[in-house]
Amino acid sequence: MTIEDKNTETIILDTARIVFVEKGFDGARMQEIADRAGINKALLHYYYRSKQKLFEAIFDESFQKIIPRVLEFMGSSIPLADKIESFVSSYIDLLITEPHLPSFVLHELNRNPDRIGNMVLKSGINPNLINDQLAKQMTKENYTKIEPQELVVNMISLCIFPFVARPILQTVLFEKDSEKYKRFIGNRKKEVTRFILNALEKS
Amino acid sequence: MTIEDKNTETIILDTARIVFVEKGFDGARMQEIADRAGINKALLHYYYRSKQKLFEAIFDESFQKIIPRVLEFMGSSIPLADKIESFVSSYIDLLITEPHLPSFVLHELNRNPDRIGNMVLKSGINPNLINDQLAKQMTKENYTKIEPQELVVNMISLCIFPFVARPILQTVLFEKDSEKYKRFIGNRKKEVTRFILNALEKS
DNA sequence: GTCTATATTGTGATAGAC
DNA sequence: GTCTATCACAATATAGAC
Repeated sequence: MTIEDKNTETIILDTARIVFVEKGFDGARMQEIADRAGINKALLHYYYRSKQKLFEAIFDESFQKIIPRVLEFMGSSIPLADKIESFVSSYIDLLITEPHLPSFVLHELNRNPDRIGNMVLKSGINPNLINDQLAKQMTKENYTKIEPQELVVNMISLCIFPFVARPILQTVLFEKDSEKYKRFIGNRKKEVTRFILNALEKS
Repeated sequence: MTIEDKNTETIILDTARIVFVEKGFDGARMQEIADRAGINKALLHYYYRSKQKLFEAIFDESFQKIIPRVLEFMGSSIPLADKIESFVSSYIDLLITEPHLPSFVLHELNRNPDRIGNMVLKSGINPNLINDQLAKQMTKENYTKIEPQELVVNMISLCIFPFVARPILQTVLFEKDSEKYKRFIGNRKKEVTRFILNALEKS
């Protein structure tokens, strides 16, 4: 919502995204979306027939934003260490921009796991391909002490968790000091990369 | 709910726990709790005046179950490597028993971060103490390449994340095969411990 | 396309009999 | 303590004027 007003549909999507991501499907209210968008409920239903349909528009784009990124990490043929560094860096950059996305997506997937099948199909991810490709590279570069799957899970865990657990971390570890937390996050790309590379002993 | 029936309050709590943990506060329905407990809504309100009060009973105990465990990890005076191994092992055991607890607690804390202050007080956790103690031990044992806070966050991330992200992992990495996922989790204590210890280079 | 008004159903909570 | 019946209001959704 800049100075010039965008078309109504864009405004609705932008507002619905904020509310759904913040409150989840069950906690979100069509009334609140309408109010914050400066329109009324009826208009929401005019563009999206139901709360469910509106939600799906938001969820789909959210899912596509954070999950397929894992795939890119596989693409190029650069050395594994460089791949890891570049993935961690770009992924944490994304999370800094959209810090609430992971908790939203993870919560909604737990609420309705059936949704995932569709999402993965739409995303074009091919899990087996990822795994095989990564396995080959690791053998070739002599990283034989860890399974590719373990590496991928650990990498994602270390990137995402501090964002999902922000409230706890900020309270327990950083004395409720928002600045300390942000400094911690700012340092995270470097730390995570180093931590992983240290853990990957070559044989 | 074994053969002999427990008192009503216990039944209510046991049922409410299942429903709240599964659906979250916003998604849970008093009607569903009553039905699954084999009683009616009125009785719920007789024991707990409101949905909010019933929820708080559940949430408090859930929080206490998974958060303060991090504190124990500090207690003894055994070497750091042993501390890490024993923490990871007992924490993952706990998560295997209560796999839905982390997503529940994390989601509710994100929904209402104000809640944390109270919870931490009740738990008796002293963050500064933890940090100081750990910092001293790490200096003494020559683990000088990583901050205590980074170590703690990484440790928790690696333990918890695979449980929060089960639906995705099982679909994308394990071809929707529940057994493959469980095997992965069964292996996790060993893998996480090794990964962390490798990452902690001594100076 | 956008609004007001309203229908319809869901949901937390209480009253009161037993 | 436990139940049935019901209230009061919240929330999604639709009808129909403009």
